[in-house]
This record gives sequence, structure tokens and C-alpha cells, in this order.
Amino acid sequence: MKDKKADIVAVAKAARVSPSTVSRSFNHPELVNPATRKKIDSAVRKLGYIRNRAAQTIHGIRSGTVGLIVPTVDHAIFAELIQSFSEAIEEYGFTILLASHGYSLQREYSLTRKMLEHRVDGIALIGIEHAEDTMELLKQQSTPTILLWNYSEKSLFPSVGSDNFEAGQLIGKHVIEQGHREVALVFPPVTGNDRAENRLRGVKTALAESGVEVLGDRYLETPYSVTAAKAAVAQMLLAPDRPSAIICGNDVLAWGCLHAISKLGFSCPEDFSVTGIGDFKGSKDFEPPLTTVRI
Amino acid sequence: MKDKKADIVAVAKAARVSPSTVSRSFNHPELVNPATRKKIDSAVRKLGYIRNRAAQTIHGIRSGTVGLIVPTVDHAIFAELIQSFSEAIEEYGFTILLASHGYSLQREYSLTRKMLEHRVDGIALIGIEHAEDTMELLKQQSTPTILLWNYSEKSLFPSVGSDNFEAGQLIGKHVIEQGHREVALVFPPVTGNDRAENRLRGVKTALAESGVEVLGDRYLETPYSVTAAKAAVAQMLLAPDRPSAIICGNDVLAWGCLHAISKLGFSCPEDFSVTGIGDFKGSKDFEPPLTTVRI
DNA sequence: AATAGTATTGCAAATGTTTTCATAAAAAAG
DNA sequence: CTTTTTTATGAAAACATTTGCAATACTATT
Repeated sequence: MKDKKADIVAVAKAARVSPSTVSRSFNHPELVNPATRKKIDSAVRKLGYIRNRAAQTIHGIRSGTVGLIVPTVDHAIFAELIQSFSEAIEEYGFTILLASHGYSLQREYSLTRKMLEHRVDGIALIGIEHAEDTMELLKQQSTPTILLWNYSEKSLFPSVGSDNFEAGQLIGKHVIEQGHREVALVFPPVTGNDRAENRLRGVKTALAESGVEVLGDRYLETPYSVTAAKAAVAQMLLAPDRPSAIICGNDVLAWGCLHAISKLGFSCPEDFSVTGIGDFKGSKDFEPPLTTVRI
Repeated sequence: MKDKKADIVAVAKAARVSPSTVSRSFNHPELVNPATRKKIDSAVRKLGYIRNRAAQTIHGIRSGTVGLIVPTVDHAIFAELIQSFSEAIEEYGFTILLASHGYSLQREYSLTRKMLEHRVDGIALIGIEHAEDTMELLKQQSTPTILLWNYSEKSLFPSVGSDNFEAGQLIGKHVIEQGHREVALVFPPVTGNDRAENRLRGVKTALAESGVEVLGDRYLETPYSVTAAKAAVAQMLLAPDRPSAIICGNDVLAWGCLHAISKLGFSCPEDFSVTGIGDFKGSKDFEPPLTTVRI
């Protein structure tokens, strides 16, 4: 019943071998005699020894952690990503260091720094565009980096994601093809958010091709929440000059939009067409199912 | 343009002080002369030095990380929790080590171990009930631990959360008070999930007090997803012997339930009453707003 | 001017591992 | 049996820091 926490030399002593052997038995088990290994294992169990990852990280090998920096965890959007990312990574014995910056590229920089202090083995950021010093820092430290969510061939680091411009274009074209000319847009703030910004450009491009332009009061910028979108859209629908279609920057906003429509006694798709982007969990279960773009 | 990554002695050399002073300037700035500090700062900047957290963790001080182990990140439920937790923690300069176990208490144990290997300064688990060895491990290592989401006075570690039994009771009573006697239940699997299990017991207790019992085919167990709940409920509503109220174990299942009702051309609350638990983001924006219990 | 006190810094030991190199023991080859 | 090869282990250096202690320089007090 030792109270002192056991370290590798305590284990070594208990198993009557050298610390080197204990270390090897963990990291290169094939190099140590099975009998010795058994002795060590039982010593480990008896002492309740837990390896100190920090002590091995110090050797510059691997910390066994990967940094994941997202704008926010709050919403549906990134939750799925984090889940898959973490599952995939855990399979290889890594653990996620998670941080969120609330759409502030300034905070993103300092979080990146903090991740590097922890000597993460790699780092993943959301989006392609980031503060210049963030990118420089990562390049200079030569930390393996990937950019998620948005894809572009000419991104500074390997990027995995979708072409959000195209997603926007797709849905824009689709709405036009359905015959709509009076189109409203509901988008989150696009500053510092290249995903939303690309989508918006995509939509506008597609609309412009058919000569459709979105008037000032038909462009709604709302925070990323069902409640906010619902309120904003409801207000728009009360105005005299209603659109016939509402293109939303993502599914959450579209949900709010759908609720606003029911609230005012209208119905979709009879009175208004509504589209989202993202195909979030649950979108296909709305009645009627939401028209959206699967990423 | 050094390629070698700078360490503390490189900085010391550049600033013409000893490594000790550099270290102090980071950890106890008040102990070092402002002028010296300035020299050090500029050396740090020039060399692009980034502290090695692992090397200080080794001294048993602080790793600056807190482990957060959740069943899943996937869904609305824990996303909000993770966000708030991470925000709060980052304010104190800590970073989250995140892992998810997919409702397997076995995996939870091994993740806990891994967190301890990383020498987290504290650890947070979801729910009060856990594998015995997990609890023992934490106790023995005397790692500060908290249990979230579910609250009980007699939990092994400090717990922060709500009384899910009471939440269940509340909603059960409410439904009874509205005059319902034909009640259906839609719940996620409760094994290894003390939150859902407590809620279920609460609901059943409240119903039983009024002599209402839930028949076998009025108890639906569905995975935690809008789609699954919608499908299960739709099927139930097609059967001849319909309930008048549907109590769902959480809001996500309730959403599915609402969608199922619209799909079949029924409407809520005219044909069926539906309740959730949790008051997730968006629940109040449904039309009509979902009756739920705010946690 | 001498003494005491304080502020600032450096030295060296300590932290818990991993790894290189050397050595000993065992097995294989001749 | 000797020599060579292979297998298993240990000693010690290395990793990047922090910190207790001692030394020095400076300031305040008498």
C-alpha cells in the first residue's frame, strides 16, 4: 500500500530488473524475454504503475496527442466532425487536444501556440484561411498540419473537405432551375469564416448567372442558431415584398427558417421553398424533408 | 535562420542569461528584473522559441490539461457541455484532452488510463455510475475528478448536474396532470447510461402513482437519433391502439416524434401530446414549441 | 562607513523516461 | 569443444525543464 506514486524504477525494483528493461517491455516488447515481461507486468499491476507520457514526450518522440482547433463545438456542425476525427485517431492510440476559438482568428493563433507547447504530434484546423502568423508558426515548427472542412488545391497545408463555393453554386442553380426569381439569403457572418464566405459567393455567382440579384433587405445575416434564424426570417416574411425561395447558408439556419414559416401559418413548399447546406443529422426527417447539399 | 528548434538554453544564450532566469521569467516573472525580462522576451521572439510543456509536466507541477471523457460528441447533448466546459477551462489557461467511449464502460476505463498517462490535472466524466475499476483507478491516483450531468449527494466524486430522476418525475406528473392516461415512452438504451435510466425510473414512478402503466408495445427503445425515433414512433402510430401522449427520454427523440406525427398527417398537440427532456437548442423554436424539462 | 536587508541571478541537482552502447549468456555453427 | 551469431539485459547519457540554495550586487538603515 505505497502512497508514493510508482515510477519506472519502482517497477524495475519490484520486478528485479533494470529500468531500461521495463521501458523496453513497454515500447519494444519483442525485445524482452517473455518470462521477464510477465514479471514486469505483474509488478506494474501490483504497484498500480501508470506510465508518464510527459517523460517520453520530452525525448521528442511522440506525445500521442493531436490538436484539433475548431471555431465552436456548440452546434451540430462540428460535433460530427469531432466525433469522427476522435474515433479515427483513437484507433491509433492518439488522444485529441481540443480547443475552440469562437471564430476569432486571434484566439486561434494563441491556441495553436498552446498546442505546440504541448508538443502535439499534429494539428488540425477548420477552414483554409487563417491568420498569417498562425500559418507561419506551423510552417516554421514543421508540425504536421491539415486543414479541414474546406477544400482547395492551393491551400498552404493539405486540406480535406469540400468545395464550399461549389456547394453554394449547386444549391443556387437548383433554386433557379425550380423557377425561382425572388430569392432571399440567410447566412451567418462571413468574416473570418471562409466556409460560409465561399458558400455565399457560390450562391451569388449562380444567381447572377441568371440575372437574379439579391436585394439588401433580402440578405439576412444571423448568428448561427435556430432561434436567431427563425426570428429574422419571421420578420422578413411579415414584410410586404416576400421572396419565393429562401437559401440558407447551412441547415441549422434552414431549420429556423422552416419553423418561422409554420409559425406564420405558411407552409413549405407551397408558399416558400427553403434550402440548407450540410445535410445535418435530422434534416432529412423534417416534414417535408429539407432540400440541402450533402457535404 | 536556425533550423534546429530553440530550447531554453538557446534562448538563455541569446539573452546572455542563465536558463534558470529564462525559466523564471516565464513562471515567476515578478522575480526577474524587468530589463532582463525584456531581453529574454526579445530573444524568445527572435528564435521562435516555444516552451515545452512536457518538460515541465515532468516535474509534477501542472500539465495544463484536463481530461474530459464523454459517451459521444456526435449529438446535441454533449456538444453544449463540451463547449461550455472548454470555454471555462481555457480561461484558466488549461486545455481539454477529449475522448469519447461510445457508451462502453470498458472503453471508458482505458481512456481514463490514457488520460492519467498524460498526467491530466483533473478529469471529468459523464454520469455517476462507472466501472468499478475506473473509480478505483481515479481514487488511487488521487486525480481530482468530477462527475457531470447527473447529480447525486452520495456520488463517489463531487458531481455537478441535475437530478435526472426528478426530471423524469416532473414530466411524468405534468403529463398526468394534463389528463393523459394512455402514455407511450420513447427512450434510448439505458444500460450503462445512468442518466437515461434515472429519467426512465422517474417517469415510471410518476405514472405509477396515478395507476398508469406503460404496456410493452408502448415502450419504445430507439438509438439516440432523430431518424430512429421518427421511424419507431411512426410505426407505433400506425397501430390501432394509439396513446394520447408520448414521453421522450430527451429532446432529440422528441424531435423525431414530432416529425413522425406531421408525416402521418396528425398534429401536435391536437392529436398527441409530446414531451422531451433537456430543452436543447432549437426545441423552443418548433411549432408548437416542445414541452420539455430544462436542465 | 558599516551593517543588515533585499533584489537578482547562476549553479547544480532533480524530474521520469528512452536509447545507445557494451556486456553477458545462450544458441548455432563448424 | 571452440568460434561465431543471436538474444537478453544493464549502465549511463540524454531529453528540456524547474527549483533550492548560494552568491552577488544593490539599497536602506543606523
